[in-house]
Amino acid sequence: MTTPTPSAAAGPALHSAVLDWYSQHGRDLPWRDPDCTPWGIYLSEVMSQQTPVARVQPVWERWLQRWPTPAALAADSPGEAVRMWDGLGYPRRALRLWESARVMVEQHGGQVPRDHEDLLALPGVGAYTAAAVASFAYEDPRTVVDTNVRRVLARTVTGTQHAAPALTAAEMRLAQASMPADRDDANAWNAASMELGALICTARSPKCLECPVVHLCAWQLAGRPEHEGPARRGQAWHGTDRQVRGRIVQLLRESPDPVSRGALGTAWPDDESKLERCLAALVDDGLVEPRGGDRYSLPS
DNA sequence: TAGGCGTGGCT
DNA sequence: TAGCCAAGCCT
Repeated sequence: MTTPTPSAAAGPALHSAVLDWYSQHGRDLPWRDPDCTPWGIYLSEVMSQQTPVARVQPVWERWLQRWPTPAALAADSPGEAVRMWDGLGYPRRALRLWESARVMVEQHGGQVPRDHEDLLALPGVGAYTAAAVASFAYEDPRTVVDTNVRRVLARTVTGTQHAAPALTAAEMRLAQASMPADRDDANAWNAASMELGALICTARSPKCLECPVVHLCAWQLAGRPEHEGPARRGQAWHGTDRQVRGRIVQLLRESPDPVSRGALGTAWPDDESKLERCLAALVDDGLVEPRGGDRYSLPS
């Protein structure tokens, strides 16, 4: 089966403009420090999945201070990882981080693996994170495709306001075809195109007046056409299982000791069956551990 | 492959 | 104000 080549891709002019912009305007994030370890970079990538940088940074500092290596984290309890996760959201990421630290100790000599396939095999690591760690920690220029890159390419190359709701094969091919040939440029492009999407080419109100590539942006040249097709539906929140789960885990995070079933009931007083279902699901997920005596805690 | 999975800041 | 949105992953 043949894979069609994209009719257009980011070229040298786009590359150099974005790379120049990044060298001047890229944020001075601690995990971009040349002395940052692969473990520090790995932590930053997982924490940043669906969570803004501003909230990640203080938690990242605390994690790295307490657990400077994969072995240090693996030697602690998964519950402590969930507790230290604080309010970053999606606490299963903390659990998978702990599990992946154990895999690093048992299978990779206590190091973040270099090999792309080994990275992809870690729990909680998908296509984006594997490529990002390979590129940013080990200068292995994999194609990094996150929501920022997708939006930047959708606008500058494809000429549409938004990328598709979910990553498509065509987008992946476009991103691969858009990588600079030079290895160092490719790694810098991965960071720079993400950064442009995060700071300038934003989803809601893009700062086109400040954009370094506004003069060659396909969406701009087409007159900034409005998004066509069905409106993207946001996630429901109030009254969902996720809200209830969040409250239960928050109660357990804030308590140094196991919490009684009765006390957990305050997480959702109006619907006992919903609370019971969410608690059971959390236990099933490994985020909550029954301790006997009708008490519960984070996993030990 | 569409939907579940947290949290909080911004407009 | 009430959505919208944020460096995704997993099933």
